[in-house]
Amino acid sequence: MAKHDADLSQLFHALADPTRRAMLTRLAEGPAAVSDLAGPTGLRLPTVMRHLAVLEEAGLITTAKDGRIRTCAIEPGALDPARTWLDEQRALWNARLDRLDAFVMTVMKEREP
Amino acid sequence: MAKHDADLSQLFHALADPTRRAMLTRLAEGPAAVSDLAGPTGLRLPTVMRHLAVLEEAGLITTAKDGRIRTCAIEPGALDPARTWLDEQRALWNARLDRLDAFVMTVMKEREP
DNA sequence: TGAATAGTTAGCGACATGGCTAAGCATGAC
DNA sequence: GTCATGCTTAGCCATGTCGCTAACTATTCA
Repeated sequence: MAKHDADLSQLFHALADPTRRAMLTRLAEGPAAVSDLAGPTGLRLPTVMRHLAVLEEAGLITTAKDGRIRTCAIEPGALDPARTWLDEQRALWNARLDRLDAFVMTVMKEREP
Repeated sequence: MAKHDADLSQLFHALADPTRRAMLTRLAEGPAAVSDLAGPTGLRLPTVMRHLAVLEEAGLITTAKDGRIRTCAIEPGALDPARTWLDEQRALWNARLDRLDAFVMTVMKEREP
C-alpha cells in the first residue's frame, strides 16, 4: 500500500461531497462548461472552480480551455479503483462469513448423536 | 437526493482515510479490540477512538463493550450503498459512450458512397 | 486492597475544506 | 477600440479534521 493508497484516498474524498457527485452525474450526460456546471448548484464561480480542481486532481474529470470557455468532461474508468477496492473488501468480508458458516456446520455435526 | 445523499457523503468520507481503510481490512479477518486495532497504526488511543467513531457513525462497524474491553466488528452490507452509486454512475457513463458510438456509426454510414 | 490494564473525556494546535467577495485577465461581439 | 462574457486569482472567514497530551473511569488480577 503506497501511492495506490493515496490515490484511493483522493478518489474517495472527491466523492464524499454531494455537490461534486452532482457535477459528475451532470457530466455523465456529456461535457459542459464551468458556468453550466455552476448554474444548478447555486454556488459562486470560484467555489465551483475549487470543486472542479478537486475532481480533476482525483482524475475523475479532464478539462480543456477553448477560447474563453473551459469544457469539462468525465474521465471514463476513473471510478474503477474505488470499485475494485469495494469488491476486494466484499470478498474478504464474505470469505470470513463463509468460514463462520462452515464452522457452525461442523459444530452442529459433532453434536449429532 | 435527500438523506440518502448525506449517508453517501458520510460513507465515502469514512473510506477516504488510509488508516480507517486499514482498520476495515483488519476487521475483515474477524472482530478485534480497540487496542488490537491501535497497535499496527502506531497512533495513540484517543486518535484511534475517533477513527472508530467515524466508522461507526457511517454504519461500517458495530462496537460492543464487554467488561473493560470494547470489541469492534464489521457491519456486512454497509458498503453496498457506495457500490450501488458507483455502479449507477458507470451505467450512466457507459450509456453516454454507447450513444456516442452509435452516432459515429451513423455518420460513417452516411458518408458511404 | 492496591496496582496494572483498557477505554474514555477534555481540550489544544496545525492544517484542510468549503463558502464568500473583490479585482484581474483574456476572448469574442459590436 | 470598447465592452460584455467567462473564467481566474488572491485573500478572508467559519468550520471540520487529525494528531497529540493529560487526566479520569472502570475492570481485572495479585
